[in-house]
Formats: sequence, structure tokens, C-alpha cells
Amino acid sequence: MSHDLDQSVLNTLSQVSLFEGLTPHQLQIILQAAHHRHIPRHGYFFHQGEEATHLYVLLQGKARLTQITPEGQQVIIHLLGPGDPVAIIVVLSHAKYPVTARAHTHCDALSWERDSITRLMEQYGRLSLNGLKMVSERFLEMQDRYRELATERVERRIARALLRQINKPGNGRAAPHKITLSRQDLAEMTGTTLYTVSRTCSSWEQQGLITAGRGRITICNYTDFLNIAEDLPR
Amino acid sequence: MSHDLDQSVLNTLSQVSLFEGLTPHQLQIILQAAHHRHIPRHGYFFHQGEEATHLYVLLQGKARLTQITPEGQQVIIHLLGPGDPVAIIVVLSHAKYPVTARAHTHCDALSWERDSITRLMEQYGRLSLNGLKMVSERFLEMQDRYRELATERVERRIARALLRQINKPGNGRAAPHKITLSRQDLAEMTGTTLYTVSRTCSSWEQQGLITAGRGRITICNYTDFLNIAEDLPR
DNA sequence: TCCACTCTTTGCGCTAGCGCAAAGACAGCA
DNA sequence: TGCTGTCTTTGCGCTAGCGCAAAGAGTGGA
Repeated sequence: MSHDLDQSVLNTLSQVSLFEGLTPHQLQIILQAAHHRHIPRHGYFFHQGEEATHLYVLLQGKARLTQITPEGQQVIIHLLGPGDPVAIIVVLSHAKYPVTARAHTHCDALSWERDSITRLMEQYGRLSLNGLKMVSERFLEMQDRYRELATERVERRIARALLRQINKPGNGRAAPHKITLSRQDLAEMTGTTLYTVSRTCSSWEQQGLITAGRGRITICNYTDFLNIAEDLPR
Repeated sequence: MSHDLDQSVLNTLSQVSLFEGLTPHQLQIILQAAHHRHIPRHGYFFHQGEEATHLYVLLQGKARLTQITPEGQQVIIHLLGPGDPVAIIVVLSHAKYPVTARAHTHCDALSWERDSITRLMEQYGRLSLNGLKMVSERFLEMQDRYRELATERVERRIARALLRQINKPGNGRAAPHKITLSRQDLAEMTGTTLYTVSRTCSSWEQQGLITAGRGRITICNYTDFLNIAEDLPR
């Protein structure tokens, strides 16, 4: 790694939540232990069930974490964007990856070996505290999704999944909100089938709530979907 | 706190996973920041939606973490036993408790204020790494439960919930396995209704797989339930 | 530009499991 | 011990949503 590239990656690193609040010296040490990775579109970071060997931080691109059932059904656990860590759970001894991580677009990432990142986390409390915060946030979201799946009808769940996309950092606040997810994606995120998602979208389009497209949904009014999600009068 | 009580609690602390690997001196510092709490049976540690102010570690007794929906439905997120931390997510800034924590039996616990525990975690990398590991383990379980809820029929999910109880540390390995959970508890843990749990239990009892009782289920053969959970031939 | 593959929509039949109601059983407290 | 409240069981009617099939639309690569 050349000096200029180091500086550039250091700047990038300092803006990644996992590394927030660390000194430039600490960042330097952390970067020295990192490896640069390029994953092609549709390529895999790792597969579910494999020994967990590396932590990744996505620098550029989009990826997905999914779980596959023995029967071949797929559930989307999380969508990842730039700055997101991948597989913090590597710090668990003898952990296997509980999910498959696949690049949705071409991805640039940094990776750290398990022993390496574990040592760094033990050494730098702030680093592991940041990791704890990020896993906690994902855990909170999963708890909510579990509760929703257990207690709410499909329409509300789909509305919530759309709202979660809109609310992601970096996405614009102004309507219309363009969401590039297929019916199958939404189905895998909400525990239903693509047919049910399609029927729901068709119904919403007839009501003028969305503009539907292939792999795409445009939401006209955020509050409408908030009301659907919360089962409030529209 | 008298000297003897300190020593006794210190011994207890050193066996709590969250404090594993810390020096006696570090444990001393941590204990100095702790408060002792007694929660009566059916009493609350905290309620969902409240500002998250304290982390707790259960010393004795059993408790439950639940989420309640606006419609009054309840989902059991986690069952807690001695040594379990409660609300590690307090380290998130401005967090609200995402769940309600209620004592199932009389409980003894230690608590730490948010700022206090956050500072300790930043200071002692091992402490926050331990916290990260524990949240990660719970997160992994929730991921699995989500996938199961999204893709599996009720019978399998109930079988899995029973297996999880059997597999908890401290529970005997030898059949018969006694599980003290009501039909309603199991329903709240598996996203179904008490009627469906009851029907399933009746069916299993007729097949000689369990002995059913009020608030109780005794499992005769672990492997039978493994096969049900994995949808394998019996 | 054309073709193949994938995504989307819609009709339709089916069922797993929900939820109400009633009756019986059981545990805890006065 | 008796009573009350809660838990469990079972019958029954109902439906949300599954899943198959077919047709149409759209995208990407040669």
C-alpha cells in the first residue's frame, strides 16, 4: 500500500462508525492489520456455516446477509452499504458464519483476521464498545422485526420494510422515495411470498400510494406508509 | 457493603460471563460502581420505551424480556437466569429499553448506571468485548428464531423452543427433561397462540412423546424433538 | 437488434392456524 | 378447606396468505 493510498483509506476509516473516536495512531495500527478485498458483483464474502475467520468493513458497494434453510428458502437478514461492518460476531470463539454475505454490486472492503481484530478490540476499549453498539443496533432491529412477524399482517410488514429503507442514512428525506428492491427481496425481508408482495403492491398502486416498477417501488407519501405500518386510519 | 459480602459478591462476579477474564483489581473497581437490587416476584426491572438508564446483572432468580404491541400482544424475547446481563444496550446513546424486564421469581441483581458502565467498558477492553460476545450470541439466536418463524410450521417451532430450554447451561442432560413453561409462554416464544400450542402438546402426548401438565412439559426423548425440529423422519 | 432469462401480475384452489366459546382442571390464598 | 382465578383442552367456523400455473413485461448480453 502506497503512502497516498494509506492516507486516503485512513480518512475513510475515520468516518466508519466502528472506528469512531479512535486516535489517528490507533487507526494507523488498525489499518496495518487490514487486508484490502475486492468482491465482484454477485460474489461471496463468505458462506453460512463456514468457520468465521474474518471481519470485513465495506468501503464501497452494497451487499446482503441472508440465511438459507435446508429446504432452500432464503431470508434476508440485513442489507449492507458503505461503512457497514460484516461479521462482527467473528469475535466469538469457534464461531461459524450464521449467514451468507453476498455482494449485490461490486464491493471494496477491508478485512481483518479473527485473532487480529479480537486482540485490537481487547486493546482498544473504544473499538469493541463501538462494535458492541453496532451489533446492539442490529439486534434491536431484529427484535422488532421478530415481533412484527409474530404479530402483524403482511401489508404492515411490507410497509415497515419500505420505511426502513427510506430511513437509512444517506437516503433523501424528500418524497418521492425511490426504493430499488424486487418483490422477491421484499418477500425475503418480511417472511412472505413474492406473490403476496406483488398483490399488495398492485393494490397500493391502484390506490395511488406507490408507483410500481420492475425491481423498484416509488413511494409518494411517507406518512401514508407510517399509517399503514402502525395500522392507523388513513 | 461489609467486607464479607464484598468478597462473596466478588466471587460471584468472577463467574459471570460478562466479567470473565478481568483481573481481581478490575472486578473490585467494577463492583464499587455497582448497586444491589432486589426485585420481588412479578416486579419490573424496567419497562419497554423508558429511557435506558441502567445495566443489570442477574445474580439470582429468573426473569423475562418481553415486547408488547400496541394491540396488547406479548412476545417473549428472552428468558433470563443467574449470571445473565440485562440491557447491555444501555451503552447506546439515548437508548430506550426495547423490551420490558420482569422478574419471574424473586430476583437479586447488581445494577450500574449507564455512564458508569460505558466508562468502564471504554477503559477495560475485555469488559466491552465480553459484552459484545454476549449480545452477539443473543443476536444469533434471534436471527435463527426469525428465520424459523418466517419459514417453518408451528410444530417445528415449538419443538425448537423446547430444545432451546433443554440446552440452556445448567439444565440436566438426561431424559426425562422437565420444562416449566405454560402453553401461553410457549406461544409467546414461537409466534403462535396458546390454543395451537395446546393442540400440539395434546397430539404429542397421545404419541407418547411428552407428559403434559399445567405449566409444565416433560420430554421423554431428546432426539424425537430434534427430528421434529429438523423435519426429519421419526 | 434479438433472444433468453427473470421478474411481475393475476386467477384460483387450498389449508394451517387463528380466535371464540365452553367446559374442565389445578394452584394459590384466605 | 373452599373459593377464585387462571390455565388447559377441545369443538368449530373462518380467513389470510400460500403456492401453482399461466401470461405478459422488462432487462441485459451477444
